[in-house]
Amino acid sequence: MASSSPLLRNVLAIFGPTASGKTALAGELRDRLGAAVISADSAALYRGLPILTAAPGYPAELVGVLELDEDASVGWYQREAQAAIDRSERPLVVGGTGLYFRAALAKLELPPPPAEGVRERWEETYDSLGAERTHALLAERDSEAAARVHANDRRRVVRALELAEAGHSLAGDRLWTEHPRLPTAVICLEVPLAELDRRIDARTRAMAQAGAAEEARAAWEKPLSETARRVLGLEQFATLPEEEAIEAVSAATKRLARYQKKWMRGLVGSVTLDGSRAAGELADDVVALERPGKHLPRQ
RNA sequence: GGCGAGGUAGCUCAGUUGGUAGAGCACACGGCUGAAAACCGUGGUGUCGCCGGUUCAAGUCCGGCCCUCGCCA
Repeated sequence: MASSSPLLRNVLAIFGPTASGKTALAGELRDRLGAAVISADSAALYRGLPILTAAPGYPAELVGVLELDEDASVGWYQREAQAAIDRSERPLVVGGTGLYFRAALAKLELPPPPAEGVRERWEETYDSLGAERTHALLAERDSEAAARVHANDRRRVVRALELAEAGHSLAGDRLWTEHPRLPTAVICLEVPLAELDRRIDARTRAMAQAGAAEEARAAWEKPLSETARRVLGLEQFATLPEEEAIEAVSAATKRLARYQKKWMRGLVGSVTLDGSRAAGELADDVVALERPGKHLPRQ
């Protein structure tokens, strides 16, 4: 039932850690508001891993759109997500990948990707020259970027050198000061840590029962891109005895959830709801928030 | 009960010929601009099983006790 809210074109966005109830809430809002769910989850982008990535059981954009041998990247994701937002009457961005969530909503413009072969060349330079000397080389070419990147951070030193060579710089505005591209209501789902941990244990067991190991082993046989290889649970379920895999994946997911909570703290101007309540009640709150006259929090 | 192995950080463990303890992982905090479920930085959180002895000095050597695991009864 599409509403005639004056806030049409405004963006609704939900962020929260794994197992905080994002997917259920988004499904509820999809039914009630006719919202188009746009996923902000770096793992759910991959096709063929519905169990491991806890892909929603309803249609959502940017879920299962990449083959396992394709690399994901924020820049690419940002264009896709913003295009999806722009063609939707009622965009609802839902995710747990902090940088992707920001990229979907923010005005931030990312510098261009490296040209063919350039990254590999600088990686070789870094490995043969060593961290200190490569960092010194960066300081000669882009002193501002060098000041912001630690010599041991191979990835960023390499990235900064790529950009310096192409006439750009890694040193830009800080990630946190970006403004939203469109009026946006950001909702965070908070669940007490102990409850979250319980849910994660239960969810990991449920994944195993649903056939996570078979899914992982099938995927593990295929050529995998670097980003696909890192999907949480893939390696564990593909290579470890099931009980060990469950334990390892549970632990890693709990770590991830804490990392996601850290991102949540950085979402200035968001409204925090208690995710331990039922999705239906949460949806009532969100709909109430959207009533005309109410102030919409801005990022 | 006998024999063997072991008890050191939240976990797995290292610790030289005695000089009051340190790695990995975990955890905490911070950073992050086309790999973010990634990557990087900073932090040791401890009755070295307990009691006694030798010694200037014991996680380390000696004696006793407790606990765990394995094998044999």
